[in-house]
Amino acid sequence: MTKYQKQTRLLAAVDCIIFGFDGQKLNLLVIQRAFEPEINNWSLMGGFIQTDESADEAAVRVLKKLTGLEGVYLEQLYTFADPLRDPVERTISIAYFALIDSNLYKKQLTDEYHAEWFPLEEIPDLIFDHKKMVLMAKENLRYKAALHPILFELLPPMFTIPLLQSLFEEVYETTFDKGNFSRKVISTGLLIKQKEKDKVNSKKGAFYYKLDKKHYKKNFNKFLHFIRNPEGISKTNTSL
Amino acid sequence: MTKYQKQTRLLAAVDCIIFGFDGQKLNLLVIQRAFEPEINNWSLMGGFIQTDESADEAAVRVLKKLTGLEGVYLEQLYTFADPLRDPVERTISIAYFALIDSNLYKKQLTDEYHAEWFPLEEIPDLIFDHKKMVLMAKENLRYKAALHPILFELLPPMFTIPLLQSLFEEVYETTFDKGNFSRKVISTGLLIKQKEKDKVNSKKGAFYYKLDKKHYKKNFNKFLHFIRNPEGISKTNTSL
DNA sequence: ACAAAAGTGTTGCTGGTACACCCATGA
DNA sequence: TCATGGGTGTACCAGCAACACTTTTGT
Repeated sequence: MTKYQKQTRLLAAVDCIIFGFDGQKLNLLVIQRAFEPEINNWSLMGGFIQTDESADEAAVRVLKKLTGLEGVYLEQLYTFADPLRDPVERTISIAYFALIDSNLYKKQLTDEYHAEWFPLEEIPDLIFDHKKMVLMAKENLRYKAALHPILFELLPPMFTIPLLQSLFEEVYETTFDKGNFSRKVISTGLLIKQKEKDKVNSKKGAFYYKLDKKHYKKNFNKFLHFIRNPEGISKTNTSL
Repeated sequence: MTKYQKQTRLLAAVDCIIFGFDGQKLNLLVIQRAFEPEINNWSLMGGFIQTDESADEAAVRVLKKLTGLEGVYLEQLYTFADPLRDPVERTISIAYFALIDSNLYKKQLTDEYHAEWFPLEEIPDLIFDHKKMVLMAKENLRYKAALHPILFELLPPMFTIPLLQSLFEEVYETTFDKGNFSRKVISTGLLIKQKEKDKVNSKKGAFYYKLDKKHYKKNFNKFLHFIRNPEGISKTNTSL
């Protein structure tokens, strides 16, 4: 079979917007770009899609290369295809967003990328259109987390309800009533109570919970409307 | 500036999943492919991204080429990048989904593409991974329409509430109480009542309404949770 | 007059919010 | 024993589902 004639070939890359929660703040993992142009400037972790690899596979590879982690929550976000977005040559970028427990990455030692966590409000200038990608990812995180139990992906396997609450409060920049929050989250049936308590953050101690993996997938959509009227969220609304 | 070395260049295309409502059924617009491979087989309308064009621009161009329509609701859906998805040569496809009042397209005469509307339950075999794209678009339509007022894009500028209800019932494959439906849709503040009635479908006649364009954008997110517990909807949940 | 579809009234229930209160424990 | 954060009890209220009812008009 012959090739398609007279069409432009171009580069395709993936870029990963990696969110992490350290128990206090929501952070973004960025690296210092290792090659020209914009060498040493802050950038999302990314890479070109290889010949025999799908975009998903490329994103998994890139994420693992940076963090060493596998089995991470990773979702295709949006494809950026402005003809001028990369000054070197035309490159379209398929952006992915990832959620990890940022404590896991701290342990990575071999940091050939000069990676660094930045709190969401203090993100430095990023190359190309990466800032736009981060903004969209942030919106998408709020949007999706109001409807689906994805924020658990940012927590360690065992966590307390007050910790979960502080994560929600961080993401939605608001506060929730602790009593109602606790009841609501337990009523989802997604959590399994543990015997142990966390005594670090209070005298009484708060019980640890684990995610019920079975119910997790089943209730992924039943979680809908967990946050009722999130402010400032919006799904990209493109009427062209 | 030199180019990025030793990377694979590949083709990038857009494909449009075009939904239309004719007052009765929800339909999909497909064409007969005009070139090899798979010539004459059913396919989504698509096209390669040109040198100076973004993906959005390509989608708008492709949609206009087929339907003659501009200003249509069009949204990037997902990017399909499996290395083997096109047997001729590696091509990634950025899928867009579009919503139109299918009566508008009926009037198009110059049909050089042999386009045809198919009811959603009777879609023929499609080339490559186009069936997968349609499935995802269908899910996304249900998902998004439960949260945002996008189904109006499928209706003519003036429509009755019973017509809107039959559209929702078609999309969610269920029925709603007419009284509650009517109150709920009016309470969104998105509709402007007209003086005229549609007398075709009932003796009493049903008032026409128009969309309030100003409130539309403002309430795009306030519409959230319009359908409370839609069955069978799901946002792609990719934990890789 | 009757049938048929549009649209209104009404009631009971669900579930969410606010907030008072009790509980366990370290200092 | 007191301060602190974890967790429970409860009363009120909005909004929704169910369904009976009224309205309009062509035949």
